[in-house]
Amino acid sequence: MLRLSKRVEYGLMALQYLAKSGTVATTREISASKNIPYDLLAKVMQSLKSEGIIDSYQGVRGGYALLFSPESINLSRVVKALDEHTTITECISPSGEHATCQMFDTCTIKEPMNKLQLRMEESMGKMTIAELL
Amino acid sequence: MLRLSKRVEYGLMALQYLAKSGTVATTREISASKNIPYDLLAKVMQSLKSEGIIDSYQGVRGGYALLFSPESINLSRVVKALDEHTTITECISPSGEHATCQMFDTCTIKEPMNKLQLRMEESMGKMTIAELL
DNA sequence: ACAAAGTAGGACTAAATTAGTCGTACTTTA
DNA sequence: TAAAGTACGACTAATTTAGTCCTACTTTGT
Repeated sequence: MLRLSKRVEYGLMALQYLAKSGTVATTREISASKNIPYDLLAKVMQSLKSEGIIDSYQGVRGGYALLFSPESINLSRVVKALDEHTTITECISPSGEHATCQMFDTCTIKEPMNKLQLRMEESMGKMTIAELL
Repeated sequence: MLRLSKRVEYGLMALQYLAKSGTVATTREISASKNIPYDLLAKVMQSLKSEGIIDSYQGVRGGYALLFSPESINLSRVVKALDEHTTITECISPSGEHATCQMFDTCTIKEPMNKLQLRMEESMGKMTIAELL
């Protein structure tokens, strides 16, 4: 499967919304506008916040807003904030926890997969929220 | 999720094996050598065959062999042969069956996702089985 | 001729992942 | 102080992927 999760889809739509509005918008507002399940979007927004992509304002006039210009938020970062599995294979772990994969010893495609991973990340890294506008 | 399926992993390992051996190899042999569940690998091989990447020989001295040089088999093709979902999102369908996606109307990221899809495919298309050797 | 070693492939079960829901607590402004 | 927000953990449901089982067909060597 090479499909983006709904979390990422929703996140991108929300970021696009924030970029377009250029100001603070609430989860409720985005959810209604884009037809995204509220609870799910709420968590997505929280993840985007804890990754430092957006900022939150609580209270009655609260909501979320972009923390950077659309040009400086790339998709690779968004995916990393929202997806569980960011790596193409199990053996490619950012933190070096290779031991997880059962086939670590017999596997003979680790290095090429690593190379591919980098290229894919590069592809995503080159695209920014600005390109969604 | 941006993770390759086991089918693809196994398929790549098998293609690497075939490329290395340069001749006919059986599913049993590859399965044992790489520690891949036999039944699953068998289906992967069948898929690779029906996609025209490898050829099969039945009977007692049978097995599978590459149909092309390793340099001319790219990963994009392998993924397409082995994965259910080849597209980054539901709305990107090779055959134009957009109607599947519930959000088709409200969705505002279709075109950029299409662009991303093409770039990812390009990344995979540039890598060949020869790079696994 | 026939048995062994293969591929071919459908149907099914189990496991893992993702999507989505629910409930409750905390925060701020009008 | 109430309304409108964010924050977040726990849970359930749905979907997808992985893996297994079983039976049939094909070819080569003896």
